[in-house]
Amino acid sequence: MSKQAQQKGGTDTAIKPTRAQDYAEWYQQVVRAADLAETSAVRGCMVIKPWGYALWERFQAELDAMFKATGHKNAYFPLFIPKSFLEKEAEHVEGFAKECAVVTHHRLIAGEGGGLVPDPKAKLEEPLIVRPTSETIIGASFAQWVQSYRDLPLLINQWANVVRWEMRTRLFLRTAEFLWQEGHTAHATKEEAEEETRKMLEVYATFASDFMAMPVHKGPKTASERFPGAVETYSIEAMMQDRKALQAGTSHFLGQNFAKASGIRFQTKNETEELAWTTSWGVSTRLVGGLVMTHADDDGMVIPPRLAPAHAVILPVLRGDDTRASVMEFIQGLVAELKAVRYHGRPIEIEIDARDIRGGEKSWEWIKKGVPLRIEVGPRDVEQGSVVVSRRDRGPRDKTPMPRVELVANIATILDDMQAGLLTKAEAFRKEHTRGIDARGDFDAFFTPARGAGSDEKSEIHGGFALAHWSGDPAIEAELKDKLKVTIRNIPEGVAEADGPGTCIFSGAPSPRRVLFAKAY
RNA sequence: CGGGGCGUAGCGCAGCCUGGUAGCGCACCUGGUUCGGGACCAGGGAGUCGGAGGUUCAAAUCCUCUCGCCCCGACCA
Repeated sequence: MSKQAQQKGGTDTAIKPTRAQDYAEWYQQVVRAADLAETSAVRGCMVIKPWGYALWERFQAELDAMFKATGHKNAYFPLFIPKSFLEKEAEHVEGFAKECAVVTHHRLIAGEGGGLVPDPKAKLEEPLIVRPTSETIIGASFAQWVQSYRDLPLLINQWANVVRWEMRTRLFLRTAEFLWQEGHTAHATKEEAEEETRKMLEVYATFASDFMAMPVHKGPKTASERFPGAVETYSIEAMMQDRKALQAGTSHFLGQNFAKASGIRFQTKNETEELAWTTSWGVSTRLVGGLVMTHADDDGMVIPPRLAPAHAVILPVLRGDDTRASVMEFIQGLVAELKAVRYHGRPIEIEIDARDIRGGEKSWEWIKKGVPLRIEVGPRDVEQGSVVVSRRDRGPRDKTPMPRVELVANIATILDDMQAGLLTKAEAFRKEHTRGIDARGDFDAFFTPARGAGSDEKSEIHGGFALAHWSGDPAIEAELKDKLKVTIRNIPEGVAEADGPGTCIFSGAPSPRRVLFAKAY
């Protein structure tokens, strides 16, 4: 669209292409326009920029508080895992072996061409694996820490980076290196470990809905989608705006598999020796990608207030030196008043953008970054004791003048209204694109893009979540994955439409309940 | 690893077929006019054209090799 159209109509979008035109490209552009992250010189790895990292720090702060509140302590374990450790759990090896970065040398020497080459004399006796996940290295510590039933439960969390050598990467959604937290716990009984697994799944679901304003379906995965080495894997699954599913977090009940592999044994009250029961659970920087794909629009990022690094940005309208001082003074006072307000226990965070660039440009920058509120303050406002407030959940031209005292009094309410509105909108979207499906033909049609005149592969957004009966046969899963690229995301709990027995739409066999089908990231 | 495509200024690209030694838009810098809104005018800085070798009087352009990246597939938080 031309610049004229931008100026006159205001119908142009800040992000091109739009979601409808090319969803995948739209996503990349939003991440970039919002200044969240960029690709790096290292294949598959991203640079998280200050605004994106500040957002991740908000995720960390809230999650960390929830982990602490449920009794967990933070610790840190090595980046490197001896190869032999990874080999201890058979399924685990198989699951991760093909995507591991391996360290084989500890020194470089000058090569023939003038560059550096690994020194053959400095070859490691045992290669080290850059952790793709830490069950085995943490298990080694747990084995030493646990002697008696009195040492249990052991409730540990680690904030770390991990590396999985992915073939294809996308900023935040799948990068070769990513940041995450991994909880690892050991318990004296199976029941207690299962309870822990469920508890943390619940923590994730609560975080997703209360902070990210992202509704999720929680429940166990099918056997074929389990974490390598786990007895049971639970996930939370969210619907993105292209109607595909994003696995946003997982919680695993590991049984005694890893305890056996790592030798985590304890003496019981009855003086017998037993293997501990362990769990692990994690969420990653992928959540940031999920946030983008849940709330961002064609003008850029939209950050839910409870996760916003800044709740509002103040945009001074500065025209000439005569008013500058009074405007800035007014702003200082306003900021002090706003910072004294608490929003969900946290002081209101304000950015002041007094850069000497055009106001419109500045305003658009913050729209693209997704800051919840934009507050304009100019000479007129100083005279009248007012401000002009724009909400990110409304149009870019939306402006509401209000008395300064009213903003200070109501800002927390406004933010809560936005937070609630984002969740409501996301829930409505998910509901709109979720179907109970009772026939194979309908199922295939639901997940097959409409072909015909004007059909464009790139913009093809179709399907959604299907709740359908399934016999439990893994062969059906494999076929659907192969033919339609559809997988069972999980067996959703707390979804009324999914409860109750029926007939498998693929085989006609009896089915205890419906499961959640979708295409996924 | 298979199938496509691409590496030219910070970003996005043209030039390559028909060799003659580099151009456009945005961004950036300066001055001015504007500005409660993604401005306009004028001027300016910035590239040994991914790397190596070859052909030639002359290579971004032709040839050979090489490195890297992107998209589609298998794999995946």
